[in-house]
Amino acid sequence: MPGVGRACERVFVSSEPTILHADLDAFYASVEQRDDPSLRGRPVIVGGGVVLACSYEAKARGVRTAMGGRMARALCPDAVVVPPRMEAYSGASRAVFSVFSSVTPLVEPISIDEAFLDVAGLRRIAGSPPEIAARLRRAVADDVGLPITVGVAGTKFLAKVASRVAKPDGLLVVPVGGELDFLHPLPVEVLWGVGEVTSRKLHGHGVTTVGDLAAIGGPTLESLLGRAAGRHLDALAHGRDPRRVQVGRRRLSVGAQRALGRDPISPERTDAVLIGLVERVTRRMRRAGRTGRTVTLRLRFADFGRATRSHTLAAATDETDAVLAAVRLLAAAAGPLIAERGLTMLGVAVGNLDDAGGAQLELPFAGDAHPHALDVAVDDVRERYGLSALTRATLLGRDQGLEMPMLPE
DNA sequence: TCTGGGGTCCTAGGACCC
DNA sequence: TCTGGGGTCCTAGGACCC
Repeated sequence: MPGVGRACERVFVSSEPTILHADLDAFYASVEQRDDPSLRGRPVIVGGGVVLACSYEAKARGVRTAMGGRMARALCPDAVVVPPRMEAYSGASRAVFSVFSSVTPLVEPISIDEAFLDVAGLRRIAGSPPEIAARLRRAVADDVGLPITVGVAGTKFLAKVASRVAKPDGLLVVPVGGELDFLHPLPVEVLWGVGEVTSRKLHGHGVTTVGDLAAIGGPTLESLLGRAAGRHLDALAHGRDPRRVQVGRRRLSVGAQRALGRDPISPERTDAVLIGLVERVTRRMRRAGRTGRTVTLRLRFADFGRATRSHTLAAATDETDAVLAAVRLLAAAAGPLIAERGLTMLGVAVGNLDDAGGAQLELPFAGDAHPHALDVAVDDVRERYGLSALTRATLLGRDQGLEMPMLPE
């Protein structure tokens, strides 16, 4: 019965996990160990005042990202502390993303060291998703010299959890049908959207594992956490996550901030810092070809409280003077607040971003893709830009680069 | 141990318009 | 006369993520 085999094969193929979450291990610290062999095998901390990243040798001693430098050194006195080299990290990131793009055009960057890849439809030319994932890990190790962990699953969220569980330098596949067995024993903190506050609330209601959370039900969760968060977590806990891998997502805001220390700060110095921040932000906007309308001033105070003040301009701009004028108005209005609470951080962000210089369509990739992957990408672009008439040919005729979110300069 | 810089998304009230 | 509902935009704050 030849038909039976074919049918079975089709079912298997359509239900295999095809989303990869690729996540570099201890990224900044791994770049440092790659570039300086004397650091290999030793605890490495990147950053001085706070820990920006640390090697697994340092993690084993209890050092964590965002920890104060003093505590980190207390936990791990023999750690090598190195200043961050952002240029080296962006270079390494670009090299890794170029490996990603050689695997599939359907790459969604999440941050400087992390991305989702959709490998559906690549079986005939590239093998099964686990094979692709294994090859991807080897390529990143061989070509860029960095360890990377890959999670493979049927949804983005599960792929992400899989990579987290498999770290460091691992590969984990969550088989279709085995999602809940994998997910339910894990602590609720693996869910995207459960941070400190939500975690405390959930623990207060006896919820410590994803399975516990799945059992209490959507309505209870919504009353506890609000509508959006409740629904979101209920869906994730049941393995439901319909989000597709999105190519060419654009940034929604551009910002810069600067810590000021705890000493009182003069109005002149405040203004000088604001000028510097606005220049940095608008320069990055011009380089990215973006303009924006909503200017936000972010403040942090000596008591660790925060405040924001924002103003929306009549027209989008990328000009330093226009943004600076708005920022100065906001800062003047916030003057009493600043005088009262003591300023320790200043930030400027521009949101409501538009494309500068007219409607330039951002297409996801050059036209050398596998046909099936291309169709998926065409659908994606159609949906996102509302272009029902867009065809593969249109897409193939265009050539442009992917704008990577959150890459430092 | 009190700490960096870059982001995203959600909520909620008020203004304003139809 | 003072009473409806719905939608969008703006502003501010909070939680969360890497």
